[in-house]
Amino acid sequence: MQPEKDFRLTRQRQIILEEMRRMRPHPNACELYDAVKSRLPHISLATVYRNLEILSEKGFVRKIITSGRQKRFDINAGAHYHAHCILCGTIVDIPVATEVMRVLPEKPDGLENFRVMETRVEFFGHCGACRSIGTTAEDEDSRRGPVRCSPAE
Amino acid sequence: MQPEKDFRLTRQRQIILEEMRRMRPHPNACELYDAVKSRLPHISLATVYRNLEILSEKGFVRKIITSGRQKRFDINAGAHYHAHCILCGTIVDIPVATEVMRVLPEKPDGLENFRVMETRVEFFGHCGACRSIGTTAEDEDSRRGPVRCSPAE
DNA sequence: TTTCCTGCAAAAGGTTTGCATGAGC
DNA sequence: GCTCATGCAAACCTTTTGCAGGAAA
Repeated sequence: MQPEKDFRLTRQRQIILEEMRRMRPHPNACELYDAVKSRLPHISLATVYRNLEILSEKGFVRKIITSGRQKRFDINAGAHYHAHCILCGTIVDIPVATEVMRVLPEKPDGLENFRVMETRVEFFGHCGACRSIGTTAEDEDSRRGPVRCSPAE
Repeated sequence: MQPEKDFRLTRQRQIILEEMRRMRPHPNACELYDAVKSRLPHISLATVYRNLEILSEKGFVRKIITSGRQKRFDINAGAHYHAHCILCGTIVDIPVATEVMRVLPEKPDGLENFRVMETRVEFFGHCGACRSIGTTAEDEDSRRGPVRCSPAE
């Protein structure tokens, strides 16, 4: 590991964190970029990416694991799991059930030397909205596929 | 969902599945491409990608969720979880502890209408090799960062 | 005043797609 | 024979990087 640089709380970083708290959860870099841009019109996407990386090293945010092409990020608000709708892409937070917490092994079977730093539980399935609408759902606001940055004007 | 086309077991698909069983687990598309190419020298990377997508729809393989940039794939061999080493990128399979299985909720708290189709547990931490070597490990064979396809000759 | 950060633009790199040809069934 | 799958090459899109100027501390 590197000799650890010091961390400056720039205006860009403050606003990135503020917007992450304000907007709907689990934005990807572009959604966040659009939100931040409304307050800092000259910020660049590269800055957003760089800062998400750094903020996640520092523990302010975390990267959500996904099988898709875009990364999504989470403001760190204590332990919780995720439920992914495989039809519309929505991700929902789940509070950690204490019983699960107690049972999940500290040392996974057969990996004596592995030091667990984080355990994640991810549910995959069909969310309520998709189930009620069927498979051709179009409830725009609740579903999300890949998201692009809005075009420069 | 589409009207469901019929699925042909082409030589390419057979060999992709055979190689996935043979090689070390969780290859990404390039590693798999290289393995398959030794038996089908003219196969294209696009075919590998297309087939991984289709084979995962059909349930023969599954996509591993990751926070990295590359997708990794798993031949479907019953329920198991993964331990990810955040230092070297190695992914190891963990057998499912029955106690965990029993406790993980069928319906996650607060999501009454969600139908769970799959539950994944992912451990993140430091693997034995990295812990014993320290943070500047170089045990080539056991660690993997991003992997590139071998250059065309 | 030193170091870290930003914006811009360009590159990188993984994945997807269009199209003409070829292989399953 | 009718589809579906393949190979090739080019496009796509997200993420990363180099660099010169600017802001924290």
